[in-house]
Amino acid sequence: MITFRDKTYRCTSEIILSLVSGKWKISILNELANGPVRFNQLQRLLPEATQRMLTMQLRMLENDGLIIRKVYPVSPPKVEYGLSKLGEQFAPMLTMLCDFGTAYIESYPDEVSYTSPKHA
Amino acid sequence: MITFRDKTYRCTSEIILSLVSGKWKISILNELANGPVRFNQLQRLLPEATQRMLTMQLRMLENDGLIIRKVYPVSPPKVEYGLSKLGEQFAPMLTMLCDFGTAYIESYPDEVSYTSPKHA
DNA sequence: CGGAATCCGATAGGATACTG
DNA sequence: CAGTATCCTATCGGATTCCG
Repeated sequence: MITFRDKTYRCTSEIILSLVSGKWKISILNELANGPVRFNQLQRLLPEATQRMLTMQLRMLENDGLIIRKVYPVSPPKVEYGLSKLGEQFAPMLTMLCDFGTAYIESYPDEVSYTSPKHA
Repeated sequence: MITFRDKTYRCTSEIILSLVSGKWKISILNELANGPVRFNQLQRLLPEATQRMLTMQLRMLENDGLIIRKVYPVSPPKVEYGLSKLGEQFAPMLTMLCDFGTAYIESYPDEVSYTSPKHA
């Protein structure tokens, strides 16, 4: 058993799962992989996420050290989010998860359908 | 966007996360990796999980095709759970998640502590 | 522009008791 | 032995409003 930041886990893999579990975390990491993005940009990239949810997920990713929040002291306010070193190191794992996911749904071709994202 | 079994995802990795997200799923998969296990054995291996939770997590893993439930028509009842082919294919991914988890917490050595599991 | 505050419903998880 | 059935609590996510 491992205790990390006041939570206990039975396997270190559970820690990673907790880092990326959250409705928008994977999407955020995917977007930031292309380079730093402003909050407003992120909202347009993920139009189905509410401001509140986006903020919450970003805060968690930041607290877990996967992303970096950079505030520019200008008016109007400008905040940019980018991957940290640690966050960049997650890339191969995320790729592997995607590959397994793709292979998994191919085992059940009848139950899958692909949709283009809604644009508001 | 991908729709799979009435749920939508923005990345196939999210599907994998949903398969293994659940309080006891990783632990169950880890135990079954050593070979099939009876329900009662599993309870002793994971004494902190309630019967109800164990049953629920097993059902989900079974519905998702990762484990196989084998009922022996004997008295008293005997039910054995084992990894499916698909479940066995998850091994390298789980190993990678564990490795990343271990590497991750090593970035924060001051916030980690190791405990031996409670035995009821 | 980039949030924070409040409220509220849905789902995950837990405690306990009962059963074929 | 291997579960169900009830009930309850806590956390997650969504809708909306307000603010420096």
